[in-house]
Amino acid sequence: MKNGEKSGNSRAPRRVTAAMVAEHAGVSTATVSLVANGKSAGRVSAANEQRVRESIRELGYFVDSIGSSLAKGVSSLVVLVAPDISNPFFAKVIAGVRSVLASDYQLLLSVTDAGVSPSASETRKIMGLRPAGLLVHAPSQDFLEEISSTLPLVALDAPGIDPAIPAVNMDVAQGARDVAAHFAAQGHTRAAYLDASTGTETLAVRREAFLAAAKEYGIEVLPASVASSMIDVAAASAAFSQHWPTWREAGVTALGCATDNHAFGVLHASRQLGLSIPQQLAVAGFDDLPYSATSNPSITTVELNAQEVGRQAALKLRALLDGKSPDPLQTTLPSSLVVRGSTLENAGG
Amino acid sequence: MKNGEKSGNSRAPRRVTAAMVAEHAGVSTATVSLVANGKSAGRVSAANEQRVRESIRELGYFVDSIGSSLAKGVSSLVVLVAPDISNPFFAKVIAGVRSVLASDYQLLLSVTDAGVSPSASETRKIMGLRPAGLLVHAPSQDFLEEISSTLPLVALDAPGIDPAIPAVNMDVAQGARDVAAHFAAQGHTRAAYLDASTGTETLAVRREAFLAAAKEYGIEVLPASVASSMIDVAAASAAFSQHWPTWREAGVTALGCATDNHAFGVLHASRQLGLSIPQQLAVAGFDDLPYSATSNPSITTVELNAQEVGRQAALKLRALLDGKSPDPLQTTLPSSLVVRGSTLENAGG
DNA sequence: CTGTTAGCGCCTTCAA
DNA sequence: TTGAAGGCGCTAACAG
Repeated sequence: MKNGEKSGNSRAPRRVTAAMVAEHAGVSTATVSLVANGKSAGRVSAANEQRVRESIRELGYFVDSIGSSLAKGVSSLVVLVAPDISNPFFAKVIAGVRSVLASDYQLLLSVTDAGVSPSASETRKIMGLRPAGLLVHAPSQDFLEEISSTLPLVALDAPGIDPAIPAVNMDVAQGARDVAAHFAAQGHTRAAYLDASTGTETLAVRREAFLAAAKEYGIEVLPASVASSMIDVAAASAAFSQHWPTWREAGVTALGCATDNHAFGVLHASRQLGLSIPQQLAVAGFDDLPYSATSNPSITTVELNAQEVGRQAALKLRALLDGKSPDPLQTTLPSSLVVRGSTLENAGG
Repeated sequence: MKNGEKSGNSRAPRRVTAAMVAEHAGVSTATVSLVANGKSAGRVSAANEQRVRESIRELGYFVDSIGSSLAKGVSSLVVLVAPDISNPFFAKVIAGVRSVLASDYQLLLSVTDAGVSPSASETRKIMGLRPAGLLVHAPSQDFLEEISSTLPLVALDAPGIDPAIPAVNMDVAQGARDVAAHFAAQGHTRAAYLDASTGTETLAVRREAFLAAAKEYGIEVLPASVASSMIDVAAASAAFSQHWPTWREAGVTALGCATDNHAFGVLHASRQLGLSIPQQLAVAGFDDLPYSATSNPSITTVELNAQEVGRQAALKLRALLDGKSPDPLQTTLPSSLVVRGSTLENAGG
């Protein structure tokens, strides 16, 4: 009568608890706990284990992660903080993470507004879940300061991050340099850059590396030739339409874009402006979206191995969760330029 | 000494508990709870409330959702089960959901493998979190049976679902009919259909509606003219390449695609096959991805208002969480055909 | 108005 | 090998 009959909050159809299973199997809750968590080896008799398993099945019991988390002080949740799921790129990152975390941890995504790290209140809510670990895409410095050292955390796509924080980056700088080199090789001498207006660090790196490399290769990029828009095809299209007349007058013949989404916007605008790509303007992007190979012209872009980013990050997190230190603490994955029609005058597309 | 000094699991830097705040403010934990949850109106003296607030700030306390959930029997979590985040379409759905759930609930995404509802074990894990409610995209019947009636749930994009389950659908059938009508109006008499191989119901509806409407409009679609591939540009491209020779011989001049991703695959393949679209083959898709307007040719497609789907679903869930019954229980949002270059012989793109 | 108390469901010593 | 018991942090009843 102590706890078997009480109806509690009454509403729900009485959830199955370990106590019920214990009673049903004629053992104690401790035994149920052991069996349910696969820790029964050598600690529970075969007979009892068998009984418990049957009861679990019959009653449809499953461990309540709330109670479990409270008792253990930590959940088996891994939260992936995702500031930009609209980017198809991101789906691959997730696939990579899933392939590693598999069944041991429960992966959940916390989505924030486009390109923004979680607010302080969102962060608190996440922490309130007592996740076992965090995977954070393009974290802001503020965000990291707010939680770092509190729990296992791996940053993804966070160039320039504190070297003490485990991270997996992509060598976007090299990719940007490759773009500049490619433009130079094609004989371009005046270029522009369409940046993303969200403040993510990786985007700043792309821009700066491009500008520096362009300079090196003797390509002129006037300050007025750097524009920006949100990561959104329509926004990029509008931004380009607005700037093109000026750029054209300045003799710009090549355009670097912060993302393929931007490049799509440029393609879109160019059609309306009657501007032919790549003949009048060579365009290159970043990310190699699945759509980038099939547009017309297809888009020259920097390919980033998104799935591998997710995989490596998850591996590092696992190490952390196992109490080890990831080795190496930070990894930078290579990027590679994929040359396609949008920068090749003599190609079909 | 009772609970203040114990080091517990030792590892973490001792989380701030309500008990600490209570002690610091010289009140009981109950008072802290009331204040922290904004339920202090008329139940806590102004002086105490003030004291508690200060202590909360000083100590950096925040409500532990684990403890809270355990005590209340339910969390403030809303889990969105997402079988296909790789589809850019989905980002908009999320935006819609977020706009409604805002700060009252915590939205978390549970990602499954492409196009598949969560497995039984994944489902149990989700249930173990004791979410306040569930939003499920394209749920399978199995999945619904496993959890329905256990907790508030709204299905998204689930045509043909049990009419007793709250749901928000899109009128994809009308969209498919519009495609067929459009083909007929363009004078096509033989068509093919490139289906998606994932078993989602919405895709079956698209296919069947298209086939039925085609028949009605006097367009012949031979059984051999229905192929399928995964929702993936590359896979669709391969599938089309394989089938095109046969279809061509059969006199097929129009192709309906289950998704825009498929259509992209077809565009890709057509370029390699030297097949010109729309002159030799008219192609239409579904979803109106942001990229679909900027491909070449741009893609004729059925536009679905993704954001609104998310918004409406979240509204229904809110009603459920407030103990009301959503009205109406199920909503079907209209879809509309967007005619673009891929089906217009005389257009530029 | 405020504090005390009794669990929520589970896991983990500690004895037996 | 097993059971009893305490406590994780919080909230809702119930006394004061």
